[in-house]
Amino acid sequence: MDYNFESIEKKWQQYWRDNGTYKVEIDKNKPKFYVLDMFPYPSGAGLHVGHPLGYIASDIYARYKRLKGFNVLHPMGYDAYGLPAEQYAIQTGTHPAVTTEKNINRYREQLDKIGFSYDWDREVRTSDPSYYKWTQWTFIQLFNSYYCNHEKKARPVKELVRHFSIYGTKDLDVACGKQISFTADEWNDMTEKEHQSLLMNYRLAYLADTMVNWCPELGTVLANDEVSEGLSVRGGYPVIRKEMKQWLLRITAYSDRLLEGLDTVDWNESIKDVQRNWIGKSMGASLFFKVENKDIDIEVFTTRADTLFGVTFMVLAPEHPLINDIVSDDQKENVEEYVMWAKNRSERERMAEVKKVSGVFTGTYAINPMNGDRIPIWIADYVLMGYGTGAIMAVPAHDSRDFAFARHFNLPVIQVVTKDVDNNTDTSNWEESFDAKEGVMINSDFLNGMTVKEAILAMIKEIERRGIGKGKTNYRLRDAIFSRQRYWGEPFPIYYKDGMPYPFDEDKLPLELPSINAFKPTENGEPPLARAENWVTEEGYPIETNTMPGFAGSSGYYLRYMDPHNDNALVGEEADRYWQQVDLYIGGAEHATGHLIYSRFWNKFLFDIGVSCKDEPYRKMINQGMIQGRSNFVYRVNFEKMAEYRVWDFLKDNKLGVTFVRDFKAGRRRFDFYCQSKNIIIEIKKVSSLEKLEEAYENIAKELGCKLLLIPIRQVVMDEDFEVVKQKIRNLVAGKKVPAFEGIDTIEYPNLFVSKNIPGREYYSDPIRVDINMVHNDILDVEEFVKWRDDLAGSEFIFEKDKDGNPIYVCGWEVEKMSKSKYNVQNPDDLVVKYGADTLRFYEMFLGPLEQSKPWDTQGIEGVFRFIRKYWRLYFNENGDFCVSDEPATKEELKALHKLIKKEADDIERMSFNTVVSAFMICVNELSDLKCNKRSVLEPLAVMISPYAPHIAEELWHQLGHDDSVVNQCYPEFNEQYVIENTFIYPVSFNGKKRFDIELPLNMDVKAMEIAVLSAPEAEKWVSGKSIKKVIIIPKKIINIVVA
RNA sequence: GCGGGUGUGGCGAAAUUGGCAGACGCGUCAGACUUAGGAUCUGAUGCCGAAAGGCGUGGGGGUUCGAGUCCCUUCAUCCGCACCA
Repeated sequence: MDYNFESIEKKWQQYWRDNGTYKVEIDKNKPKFYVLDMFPYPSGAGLHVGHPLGYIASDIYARYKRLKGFNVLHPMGYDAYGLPAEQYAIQTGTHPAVTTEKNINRYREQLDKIGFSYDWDREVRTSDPSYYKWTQWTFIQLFNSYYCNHEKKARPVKELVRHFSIYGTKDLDVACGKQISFTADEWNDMTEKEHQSLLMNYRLAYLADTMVNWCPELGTVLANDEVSEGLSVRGGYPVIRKEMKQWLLRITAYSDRLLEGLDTVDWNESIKDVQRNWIGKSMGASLFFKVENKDIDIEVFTTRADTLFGVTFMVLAPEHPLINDIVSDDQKENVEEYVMWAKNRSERERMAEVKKVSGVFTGTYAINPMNGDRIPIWIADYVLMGYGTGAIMAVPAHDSRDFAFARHFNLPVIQVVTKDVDNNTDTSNWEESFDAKEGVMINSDFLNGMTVKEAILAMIKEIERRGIGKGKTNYRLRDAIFSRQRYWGEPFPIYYKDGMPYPFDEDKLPLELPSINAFKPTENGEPPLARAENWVTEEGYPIETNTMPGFAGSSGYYLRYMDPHNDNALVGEEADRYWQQVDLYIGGAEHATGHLIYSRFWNKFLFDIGVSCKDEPYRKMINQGMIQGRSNFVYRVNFEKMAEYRVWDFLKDNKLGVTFVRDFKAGRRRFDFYCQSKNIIIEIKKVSSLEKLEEAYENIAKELGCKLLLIPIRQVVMDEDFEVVKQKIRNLVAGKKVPAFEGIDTIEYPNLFVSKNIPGREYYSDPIRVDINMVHNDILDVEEFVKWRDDLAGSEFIFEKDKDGNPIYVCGWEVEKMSKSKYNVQNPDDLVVKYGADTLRFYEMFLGPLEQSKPWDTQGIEGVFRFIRKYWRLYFNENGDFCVSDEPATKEELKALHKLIKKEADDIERMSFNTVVSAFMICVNELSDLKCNKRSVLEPLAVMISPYAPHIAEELWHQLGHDDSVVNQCYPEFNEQYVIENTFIYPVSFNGKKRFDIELPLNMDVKAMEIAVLSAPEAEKWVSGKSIKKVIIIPKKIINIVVA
């Protein structure tokens, strides 16, 4: 019987479905284990080979744990709300629900073909009312909670109201937007509306006017992690800053807990670092500077309180609220102009021009509270309103940005920290500031002689003593903007009465997303939900028209899997206490600052209110690497570069030395260049510094016997006719005809494509992407390519020749992200059709370590396929009949088996999935060589292979005569005695260099071993004429003899 | 600039505690079987060398009987963050 994967896989997938093989229930007799994949957004493109990588790993782990006797929860669902379906709806009018449903079905079909062991009865979809009921419910709980800094947990707003009515803001230590103080009487005199407005300052979900990232193209705001370099992550549209009323989550209240929690989870350190960075805790001091002749104090935050005596000016952000109050009359105009200019710059410009110094003097001075010095107050956009207080004390001697600013505007620089004691404190010739937090204080009164660390503490103490400020911790983390001006998301369970928001009663949930007839914003810029008819409560109050962002539904989904059909709670207590938290979470590292931080916050809140019994949602996490695609390119001749090439021809014919320097990136200290002269081409790559470049240059010039100058590209310098040629080249570049190069810009070139290895490729560019299916082993199917791009009909191709002299067109290639637009997507379905799911599963694991990014390359899959068939053949005789013998296994057979038992278990536990595949191959090779067909070996082997290749394992398991599923078996026990040897083959080294092997009994004592080794005939050659200094014998490892 | 990772054959990679570097697989070469081969099987395959032998884990240095692994230094490269005070 041949290995017919197609029928086998179909048969068992059906069997598992029919028998509910992967259904899981609470079973208190078994230890639980929760393995979770990050659920996918079901995009229209379907799965590509990168998606299943993590899913396969988690499936193997889940199946392995099941064999080891755990009750494994392994669910899957869909992050079904999202922008693409809505964009598609705007374009085509198709309801996002329809698109999403279709995509989900496609995903499900693809997932099923790979043979995952998900319990589909537990599937969740974030867009399903029975699911988002609980997203809305959680939002209401957040709305009704505040954060108590003292207890370090969320508490009901009701308690806060009680506190206000008895004590006002006295003894209040809570997370809030602004520091406000009022008495109990004042509170009690306020109206309901004033109460509601004030409480917004404390709620964990609150409404506020905020600067947001507004993306006009998408018509919505975006969270910080949805914006990269001033462009939207999805779509790449420009993003501007804009003030809008938005819902926010007070995630900053949890900064410290989010930070501390990282120490308790088993995650990759780099992800933890990214999160620590994102939270950005920094400890320092906040202090007030008095403004001269005005009754105004400006608060600044600094981590370098030690440098207070080095302050020479002060800088405010252009958005700072006090600017109008402090600016002097004669500077008013300049300041206004600068502030306008700064405001109108896009985020992108601002980021791109980080190095450019700009600013304006306010005409006003502040007083340094420590020494009474009068310091000018400036405004500059290098100070950000969003961090700290929006104002800084500038210490140019010890901060590079302040230094650049001081030099640009000619402000004084005072050194207060020195590395060595007798440092000259004249800073006038400094080229850069001394930023390091180390050294000894000088010019600093009572701090002199202290180290920086001591001085920081001493200064904070002094600041607090004088009452001009206090020690303070600052965070980079901002509250999460929670409103989106979109249709396809969870509606807020909020209505407005008297202009103030109120939550729905919980028994009114879910508040279902209404159907609307068009999906874009309304004419007056309101979100699409404003189009919904009757979008009001029963009492007629208008309902919120924003919807929640993508991370709302994905923040608590892992809890819902525990108890997905519970109508009375997000998760029932019994289910929560049993499943606790995710034991292994597998997904991409790109969610480090998004989903993974929101989800942790969300869970901590649910923990505070008693819904979740664990403070951290994901105990252990593995981030699978990205599978990259191999993109193929054809190169087209670039006419501009061709012209340059002609220039070069001309110069060469005239025996002139020419130099082009390319890719001159001084900032990155890397220079690639080449030099062509006198028919010689010299290439020097990766020169590490400008000095070395110049040095290399001199050598070339000497060798060539001509004068060379180092000039960036497109400028050409030579030792004769310098001006003339330079002008000609200039004209050429400007598009004018030049007599010496006549013809080149008049010749009509067809589309000319050049095979990869044909010389002179540097003059070709303009690469065109090629669909991966038209390329086999880098060789392009030209006919198909031209058919595919019919606009390129009539193109000419310059071919290479293969070893038989046949013309072939070789493509260039690059490794990049797999994406539809790059034509490099590999679809798992095709591979399943060709090789079967088991081979695909094995191969994805065999590619390399799970956490590493790697280019997808289908070449190696054949080897895995070969191995699977070899494994299959162990169970069959030469006639293809199933043939397993009940005779006892031999020593060698048991040894091969038990080596694998140990190796597989050890390696899966440490997430080394790729090495397990090798171990399988070794074992199958050995058993195959031994012609082993013993039941006592092949039966456990089928169990062991089932996590990786469940279909073939199930088939063979049943052929072995079993009625139950291989999934429910026990992982075989490792028995050490089968792998124990009584001898060991020692490598024998002389001075650390291996010379020969010697087999010795393991129970031999060291003395006897030494004698045996030295008297071995091979040893003779290495010891003769030398004296033996030392003999090192490490039992079961190595023998090393030191001779001299 | 700061933080983190990576660097080993033609390629993907392995070496878990300092102990035979390159397991396993791809590719390549040679051979067998075959009308045929994009099937199967066997053998070879780090580099130099006819061999003996020498050299080899980005470079340089160190510790050690012994270093891919530990320490110092340097280069390259990828990722994340960034006028964060």
